[in-house]
Amino acid sequence: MSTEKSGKAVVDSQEDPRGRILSAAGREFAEKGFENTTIRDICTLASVNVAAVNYYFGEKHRLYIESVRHAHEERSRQFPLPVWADGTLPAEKLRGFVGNMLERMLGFDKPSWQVRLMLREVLHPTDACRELVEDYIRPHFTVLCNILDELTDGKATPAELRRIGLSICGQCFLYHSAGDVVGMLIPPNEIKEMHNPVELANHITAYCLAALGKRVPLSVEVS
Amino acid sequence: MSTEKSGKAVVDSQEDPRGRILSAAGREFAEKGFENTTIRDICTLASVNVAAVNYYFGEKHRLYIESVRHAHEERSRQFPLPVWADGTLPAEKLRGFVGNMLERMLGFDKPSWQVRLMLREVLHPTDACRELVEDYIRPHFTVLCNILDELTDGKATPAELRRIGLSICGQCFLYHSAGDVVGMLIPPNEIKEMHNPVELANHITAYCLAALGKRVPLSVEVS
DNA sequence: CACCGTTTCAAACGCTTGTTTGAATTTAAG
DNA sequence: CTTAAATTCAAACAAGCGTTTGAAACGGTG
Repeated sequence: MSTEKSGKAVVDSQEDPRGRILSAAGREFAEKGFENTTIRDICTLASVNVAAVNYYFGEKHRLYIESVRHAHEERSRQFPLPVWADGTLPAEKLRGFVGNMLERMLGFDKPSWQVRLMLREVLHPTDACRELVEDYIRPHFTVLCNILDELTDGKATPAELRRIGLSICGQCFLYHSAGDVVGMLIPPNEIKEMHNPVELANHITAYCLAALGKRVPLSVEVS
Repeated sequence: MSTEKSGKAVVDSQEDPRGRILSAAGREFAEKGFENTTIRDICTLASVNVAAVNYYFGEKHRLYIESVRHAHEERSRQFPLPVWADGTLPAEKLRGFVGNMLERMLGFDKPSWQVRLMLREVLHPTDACRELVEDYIRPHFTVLCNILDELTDGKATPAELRRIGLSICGQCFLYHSAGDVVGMLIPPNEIKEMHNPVELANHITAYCLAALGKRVPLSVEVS
């Protein structure tokens, strides 16, 4: 039995109060957004007094900014940019990249709070967004564009590569951010069979390869 | 000069107070979301007393549900499902459909408050979502799937058609919901040239046609 | 121990929120 | 006009919020 008093769950203890607040805040903001998260909730989760957040961070808004930064820093540290063995085919890299992105965005169970917080920031940008884009999103997006460059044998312009890259991101994005609506539009058994990172990655990759002429067209399915 | 008292703008008068509240609420909810919109703001915009919203709708949550319904009903009435002349090629229908969707989602200037409210509901579903999906989204999505069915000469299964349909929606969706981040990732001049409904519809349509083998691959651009 | 800067805490403050109230005003029918 | 229902209004209410306060508890140093 640990040291918490009430029935409420508590964030990983054995840590600095500042770190506990940052972690608790990240989880709460990821779950409920900035406005719907109360400092009292965060402090309960972190097992600290309400005044602690003002002591360490000054104000709620600053805490939010810091927790977004904390989220993508932690994420970058734990999961560095993907690399591949020298001989890997571009198509294989693409499938790997997309599968990876979908795993992060959908999770085999549920996305990590770090990813959910970052995606919330993408949907509703605040002051924390610019840094998130430069330090986390752009590097990943650049990797994707480089794969596409290889795939098209350097025949496409950077602008075209970016456009195709966005098309790929858009598809992943939909399944994350509009997942509930997708679940209403698609029959349940189809969801169960197809709606997992692996199957979706196969589809999105195939769609892209076919569009680039690196695979037979989609309407002629290969099994 | 009209009848408003303060400097605040007012929703189209010459209407039922109930209608004025519904319209004002829709605009405010679309702009700021449920939690960040205050009943007082709505009532100021509608030129009614704060008590009126409770008199007509009981509670804020009910007003929200009603205003989402109001939004998609109005939208369906003003812009019925698209239809095409008999001989129209499927590829032409697809371009028309995608262009139409992008115009609604991005707007030549800015999307209407009705669309913004609906897309907010897609991102963060509430009780109003199910009806929105069944009455508005599903009919449109079905039209898209039918076009794709024509395009593939009936060779694709319904599940495949839906998957491709979602891929198309996902791309449009990204430009709407993550527009700010896209704007940070892409060079400004590229945004200016390409980031409008017409150009994006061309790209998304071409991407799809190429993937289905109904057009030369994307990496071999046709000008 | 005595001292002092740092950290924690319960309590309260001031403000905004959704909602209610009870009286005033308008509307429509007899 | 009279009357009663429907509608509008200014004011208040209770609850929740972020933030502040001032004292208590802690921790290292001499």
